[in-house]
Amino acid sequence: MSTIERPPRADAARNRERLLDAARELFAKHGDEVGMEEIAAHAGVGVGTLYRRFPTKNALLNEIAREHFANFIPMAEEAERMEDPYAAMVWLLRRMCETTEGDVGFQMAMLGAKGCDWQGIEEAKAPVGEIVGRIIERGARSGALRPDLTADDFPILACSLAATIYFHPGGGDWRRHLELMLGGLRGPAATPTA
Amino acid sequence: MSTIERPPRADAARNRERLLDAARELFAKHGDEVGMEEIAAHAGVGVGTLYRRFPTKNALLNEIAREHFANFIPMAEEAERMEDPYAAMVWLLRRMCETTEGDVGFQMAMLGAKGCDWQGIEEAKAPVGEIVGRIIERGARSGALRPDLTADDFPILACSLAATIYFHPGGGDWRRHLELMLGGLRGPAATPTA
DNA sequence: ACCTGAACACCGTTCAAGT
DNA sequence: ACCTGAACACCGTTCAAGT
Repeated sequence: MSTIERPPRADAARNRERLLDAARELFAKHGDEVGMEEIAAHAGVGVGTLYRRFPTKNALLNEIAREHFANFIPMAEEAERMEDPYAAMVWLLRRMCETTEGDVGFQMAMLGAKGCDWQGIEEAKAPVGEIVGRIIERGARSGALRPDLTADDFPILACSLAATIYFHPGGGDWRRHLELMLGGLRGPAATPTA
Repeated sequence: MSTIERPPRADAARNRERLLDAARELFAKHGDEVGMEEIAAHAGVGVGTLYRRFPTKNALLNEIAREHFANFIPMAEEAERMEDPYAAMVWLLRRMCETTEGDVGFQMAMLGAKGCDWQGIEEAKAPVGEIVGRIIERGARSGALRPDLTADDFPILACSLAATIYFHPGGGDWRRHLELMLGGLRGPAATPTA
């Protein structure tokens, strides 16, 4: 029983795009506090239509979080191309924070905020995790990074930075947090520059 | 117009204690997910009584969070008595984490969780902040801690540890996080022992 | 097929009625 | 004074009726 994929009706496809656009914008600004009614209205459709495309508010959050994590992949790849693994971590972590800073919904995704169900998000995080794992391994071996640093440490660090961004917004506290964190990641043979 | 403080009726006082007990227990286990109805039932009173004592769910969270922060004061005092400021920070941060680990509601208070209004909690945090400020100042000067470390850094660090406890529970990830953090706090003249 | 919005469920909060 | 629980408001979700 082969299931033939039918292209969706034109208006349906358009509505889906509009809903994602509205959700992206409103989640970015207000996190998960926005109501579904509000998102639907902002997209110019009824709530029923929203629920037809996304079975739950959480599914919508997931969809958009996945997009964001995918955006991290090229950043991680660029970091991996740098010779010094310490410099690569400095650059990547800062870049991730800067990206996360303007989007409350994504901050929640990075935290894995309770109350939401981020099931299925692991697959979106995995590629970045693998790339970073290679950077860390290389740095730990060369002495550019703390010798016992592991790929498993990365989620902890990323989440903790996200926490500062989310819970201490505005004042740029995450830059200070990153600075202190980097002092702890640095290995005995890290390049003296920043 | 002097307002004479009347002692509350015996049953009222008892109800208040029961409500706080119930809230302490249920917030610890489930965070702010517990319903007000549930707390009232657990205390053996009606919801109306709960709202008579605490005008809002948030007021109840605040009350209990204040208690918790007060418990940190003697810990901070004990830390201050240690000669080595680095050892003091190691001990105090670990102690705070261990205390926080078993209480979801308090984890939220440490984070300053969004959606709740932690107004008025600053006064409860302040005494600990002052003590820690003195430890940090002493350590930064002596070289036991990072020379540029400030009292203002403490809330960032504490919040970020709380984030790990809250968002990565169970596996003891906060111990690893603390270890990495301490590597960054350590000064050039820190005692070599742990 | 898809769209809509009134209706339902859930939980924080209020208030009229009781002691 | 204080206690109670039914009633209200709000928001996520469902579903009968319409195109």
